[in-house]
Amino acid sequence: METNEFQRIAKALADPRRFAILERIAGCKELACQTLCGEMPVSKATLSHHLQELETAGLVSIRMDGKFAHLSLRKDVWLAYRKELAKRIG
Amino acid sequence: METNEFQRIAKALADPRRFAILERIAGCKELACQTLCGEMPVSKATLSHHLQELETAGLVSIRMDGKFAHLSLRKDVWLAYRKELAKRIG
DNA sequence: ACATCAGTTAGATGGTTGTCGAACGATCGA
DNA sequence: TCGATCGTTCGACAACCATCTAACTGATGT
Repeated sequence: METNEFQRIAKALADPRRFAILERIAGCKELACQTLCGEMPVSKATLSHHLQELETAGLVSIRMDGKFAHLSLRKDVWLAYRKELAKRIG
Repeated sequence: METNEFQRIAKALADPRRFAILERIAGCKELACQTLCGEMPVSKATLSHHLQELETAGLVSIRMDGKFAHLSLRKDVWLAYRKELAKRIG
């Protein structure tokens, strides 16, 4: 895994709210963005921002269905990250 | 693992320099602070700050020998963190 | 006792970022 | 076509943070 991607993921995981979002997404196969909007106490703008961070980091993929967004965890990237942690630290 | 500790660790890992420091420490049983000082392109103050962050997060333990500090990875905490990642996300 | 060295603390600063409201673009139903 | 809804983008702001220099504390050797 490239150091750049690795660092972007580490940063993405560092914010509590963002991690909560990721955790929520990881909890099911695919999650409707609206559902998140209803559960997280943040504005649409902030949520959108966090989702883009997660997508840029490669952790989440966003599928657009008409005007609805559906989020899902990219498990391959996630596992690669965990593997890299083990490789670099122990 | 408590959420508080978990988040502190995540934050500690998010900064590239701090992660590099942790990586260096993890590379040997115990590392002299002076060695780090000689290898990392940061001031003593900054290094001290990062080490305190890592210690507060529980990732690193600092042993004082006279006026010399020796750093070591707390492997139990590290493994607990990796385990928690797997538990929370997958 | 004194100079020196290792690490900490204080204070300042510039950059990053999480957050919001508001304006916008796109899509859908009526 | 028109209004409503979903998500993005913009501009702004406050809080946080990595970093530095300088001053400090404590230990060591002479």
